[in-house]
Amino acid sequence: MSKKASQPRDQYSIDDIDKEIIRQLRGDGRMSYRILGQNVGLSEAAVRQRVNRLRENNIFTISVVVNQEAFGINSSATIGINAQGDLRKVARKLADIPETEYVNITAGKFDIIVDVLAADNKELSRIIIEEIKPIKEITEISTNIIMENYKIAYGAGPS
Amino acid sequence: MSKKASQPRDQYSIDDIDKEIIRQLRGDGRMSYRILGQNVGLSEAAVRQRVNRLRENNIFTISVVVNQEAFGINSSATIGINAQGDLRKVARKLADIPETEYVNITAGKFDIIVDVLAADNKELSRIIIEEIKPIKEITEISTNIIMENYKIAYGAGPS
DNA sequence: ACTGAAAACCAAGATTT
DNA sequence: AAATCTTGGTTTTCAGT
Repeated sequence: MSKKASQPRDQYSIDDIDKEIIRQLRGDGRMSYRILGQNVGLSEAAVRQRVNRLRENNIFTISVVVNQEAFGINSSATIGINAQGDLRKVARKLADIPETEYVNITAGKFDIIVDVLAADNKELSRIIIEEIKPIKEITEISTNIIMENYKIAYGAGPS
Repeated sequence: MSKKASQPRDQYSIDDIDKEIIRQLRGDGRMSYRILGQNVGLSEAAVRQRVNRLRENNIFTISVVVNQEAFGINSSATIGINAQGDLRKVARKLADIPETEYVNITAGKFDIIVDVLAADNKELSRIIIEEIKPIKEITEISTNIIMENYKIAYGAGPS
């Protein structure tokens, strides 16, 4: 028993077949392993093994992606924020607001950028006025209402 | 036999069970109908029907969500853009760049906001300099490098 | 709820690097 | 030798009645 090098946990190598699997599963995350196998040119068992490996190693998850309009979300915004004090604390507060979708600490014109999803303009307005503005560390808010979406890729990577 | 309103195509009503289904499927989009039924308190057949209905009516899709870091994405940015001329044309050009993730036409300080995912700063820089800046309608670019992500909900709605 | 059909799972064995 | 793929048989899930 040779001493095994601990398997490369932090840099998992993804080959072309894995990429093709991801591409397939993007269209239908519940596609059967048999069909998936056909589509990528492997046996059913082989793709299952790969998918399991990829999921276990956290390369991807299979999840629901909600169609916001159908869900009654008709008013969204990307909001740039500047703040003083502990940015992480502010980011956490923003993340705790249920209607925030995407919260990042950034370097650039803004300290934090937040995406907010709301049912309508009234609700969006409420969230900004009642939830965001009162966070006292915030010094500046720049709201950009989303008018038309041209692309959304959900982390599927360059396609 | 009351005259059934033809099914509300544009305002599909989603009840609490549907929401619970979405919550469950968020964690594991391939969860079996049996387990899903148990978890939401419905028979296997009933949840299957619901899931099918929801998918057919485009309330949600089940898809792969890639863990960007594991995928070698270590440099991302949210970029605010101002432009003259046809914004839609510009948005389309931006959407055509493989590394853009999220492209919206907005009203506010910026005309268009784009999220870009790149392997590293060098690639990010290349995309901005070689792909985005050359779009001639663009008059201003404000790049915000994403330093830390605090929340990402993938359209799963208020949670 | 029942049932035939499909899909998922498992354990070795074969193959490739 | 290790990792990945295939095959064949079994169990579970699916979808329609």
